[in-house]
Amino acid sequence: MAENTSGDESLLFLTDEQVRKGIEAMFFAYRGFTADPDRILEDLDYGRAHHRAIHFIHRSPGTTVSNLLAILGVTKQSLNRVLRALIEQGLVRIEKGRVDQRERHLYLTDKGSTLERALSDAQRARMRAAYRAAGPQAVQGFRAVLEAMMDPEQRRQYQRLREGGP
Amino acid sequence: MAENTSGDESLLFLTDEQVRKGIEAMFFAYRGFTADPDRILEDLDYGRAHHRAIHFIHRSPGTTVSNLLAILGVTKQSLNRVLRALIEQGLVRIEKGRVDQRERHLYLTDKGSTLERALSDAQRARMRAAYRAAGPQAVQGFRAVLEAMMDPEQRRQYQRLREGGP
DNA sequence: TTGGAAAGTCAACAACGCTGACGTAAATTC
DNA sequence: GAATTTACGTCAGCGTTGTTGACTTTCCAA
Repeated sequence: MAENTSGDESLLFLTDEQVRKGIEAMFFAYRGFTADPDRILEDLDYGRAHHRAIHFIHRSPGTTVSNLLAILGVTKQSLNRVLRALIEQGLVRIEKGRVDQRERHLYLTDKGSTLERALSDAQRARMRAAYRAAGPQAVQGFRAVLEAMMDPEQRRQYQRLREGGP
Repeated sequence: MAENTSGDESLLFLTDEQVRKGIEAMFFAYRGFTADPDRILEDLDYGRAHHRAIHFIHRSPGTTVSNLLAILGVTKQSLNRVLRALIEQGLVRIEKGRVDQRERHLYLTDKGSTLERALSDAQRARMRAAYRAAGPQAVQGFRAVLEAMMDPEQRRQYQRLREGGP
């Protein structure tokens, strides 16, 4: 890890090669990031799409289908296929909107919550270990760069979720 | 790495919710990370798999098929489909090994290099902007956390690339 | 009451993963 | 020199997850 430099020049003189390493780090790290949940899901015949739906329903209980569509950035046909499987298998339940009855509000069932817990325990364990290995300052930098890397619309979604905590 | 102890509570007291935000940041940022190359590839009827192959062939000219398999972590059938398209369309050329003639060494053609340049210019521009927005210290933290998040095998691959060659 | 938003569905398709089986050429081992 | 292993290519088939397009049902709101 030793090819830099004394201090702040590292920003001004970031070579293409150095930036490229950041790109490769994203590529390899994302594989690690998804590896543990993937192993759990495999046994249950679910995939990442199911994981993402479960994650964000857990995160925002009662969210609507269209809200979930906006967060996940997929088509409703694609989401619907996933959601149907989760509902049929009793992980997610639906509640018709009381104010606007066209809307479907989504909730995890107990069974769904159990899976969510297993998935996020695994993923958080790795994230936590990485944080610990890298140190507290690194964590802030990590989040700052990721946030800056998002599209404005994605950042908006992200920050909406963030509200309610540091 | 800066493992400073004067702010360590932030590590010790990281709540599940705080770690979860890191997870969501990865999710949203990865979308941004791939968005620009995806737009370019779309017009050319290529996908991310082609991008990855092109990236690593550029990175390690003359690399073999089996080396590329190890880096990308896919099956040879999957890689072969991608590679065949790239060769047919004149972006990649193959050279039989001179020492070991079973090996196929892979190189970008001029046409391939042109596309590689376009793709990585786009991706680097975003990465560079994120770095600039987040600041030099953040960049180090970003890389440190990502590296710690990788599987050991992935980290090995990553570090082999960092050392300036195959 | 009618226009349009929200949700759901059917059909078809593409990218890109996977497994399994088989073939060929070259290197290595016995 | 024969047998085995390695590196690569290919055929066939399948699953997940994304896409468009077209259509219906339900329901709010003007």
